[in-house]
Amino acid sequence: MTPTTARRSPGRPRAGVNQAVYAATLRTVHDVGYARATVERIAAAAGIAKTTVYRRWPTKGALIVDCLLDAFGPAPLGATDPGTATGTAGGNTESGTDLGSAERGALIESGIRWIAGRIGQPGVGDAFAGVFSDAVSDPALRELLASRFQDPYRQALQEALGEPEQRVLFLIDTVVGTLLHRLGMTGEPMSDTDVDALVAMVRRFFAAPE
Amino acid sequence: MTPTTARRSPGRPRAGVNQAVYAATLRTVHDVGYARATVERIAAAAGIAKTTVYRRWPTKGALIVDCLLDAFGPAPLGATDPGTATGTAGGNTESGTDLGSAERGALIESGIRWIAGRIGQPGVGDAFAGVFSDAVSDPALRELLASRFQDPYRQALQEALGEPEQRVLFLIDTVVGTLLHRLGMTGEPMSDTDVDALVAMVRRFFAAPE
DNA sequence: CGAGTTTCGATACCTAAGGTAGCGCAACTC
DNA sequence: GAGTTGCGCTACCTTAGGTATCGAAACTCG
Repeated sequence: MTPTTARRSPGRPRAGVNQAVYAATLRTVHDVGYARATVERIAAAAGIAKTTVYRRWPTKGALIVDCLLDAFGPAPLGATDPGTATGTAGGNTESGTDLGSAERGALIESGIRWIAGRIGQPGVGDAFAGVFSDAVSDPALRELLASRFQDPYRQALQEALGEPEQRVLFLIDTVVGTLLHRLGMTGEPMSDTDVDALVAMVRRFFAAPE
Repeated sequence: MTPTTARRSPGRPRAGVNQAVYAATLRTVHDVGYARATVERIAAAAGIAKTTVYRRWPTKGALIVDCLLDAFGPAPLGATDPGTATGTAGGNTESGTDLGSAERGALIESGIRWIAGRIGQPGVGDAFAGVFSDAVSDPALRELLASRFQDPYRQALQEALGEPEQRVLFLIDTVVGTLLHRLGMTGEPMSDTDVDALVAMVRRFFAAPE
């Protein structure tokens, strides 16, 4: 991230507090819930001023999206890096290697368990459900969430599975929707037993032997 | 609803505007989105004062929940009426008739198509996603939504399918979560093709021949 | 008809939260 | 040292949920 070759521009450099802000965001969301995790509280938890937050992120939603990107990191598929995806540049649906049923199933299973694990981390699930909720009635945030958060993973999945976009989107709806609905209705992440059931159901549908 | 036998209590009777308020709520949500569908706007659309709304519903969330109950109505299973459920009185898991695999599948399929159809109605899906979103960081609203909205349908499903509570809750997470995630991410209800896929996936898991 | 009761509409108000503007100061490059 | 950029701070605007109050309307009962 630190530009080694480019010369630094004049003026006071930005304090390296992004990671502190992300950590403060998750901590605050975990402590007081998404709605009460105001930008002012998050800034206070990070030890900076509220205006500094708004100098770096245009809206609260953008902050949460970046925080989630940082918390999730790249998908464990070895394909695309979510941080550097170009967005609408998709085109290479041909993934070279055709996977067998068992391999596809294993890939899907590891992906589900990966997402379930992240959502179960303190603050992450709440933040995820929170932005998603806000996005429902905020088209700009919805666009941001779809392009910056969902698309990279969707693209990586498409390439890894060799499935068309529509089908991968349905897969994401199924897995993420189920996990978020459970979290939203109960306030608790899904139990291991039910994650097992989700894995079984999705595997049977997306990686059936025939 | 109109008390025919009981004597009317003294004082000015309440104006029969509940249905008008529900209609105004869905219309307003559909027109301007959930977040901008303020109580003031809804009241104006219904032709009444904001204070009158708050005299009947303690919070905006309670209004939306009642509006959704009115829009969904009883489940098409012929079991429990969602309006008169007692809540934590459950106990009779024995449903008398044991359904075969095909019957269970048909029941699940009709249920999924029923929910998908309701969520597709203008305003209903947005209102549903909206309260759900608010409920994520509002425990009181979450409790209200779970007890008054989800529980009756859950109970009816338990009795109709003869399945344990945990499994029915997982079924609901799957179906409702998927539909809401699609609506939230795209702003549009799920296409018929994808609803077909959802039906196939859930049927295969919950009503497999063996 | 009149007394008591309850609801309605209207206005004003409180609070929380997202977001912006401007100021003085700090930190850096040239 | 001059210019430039970031920071903290304070003050402020707007929207929205929700409450308090008051006079007028609509009803029951005697």
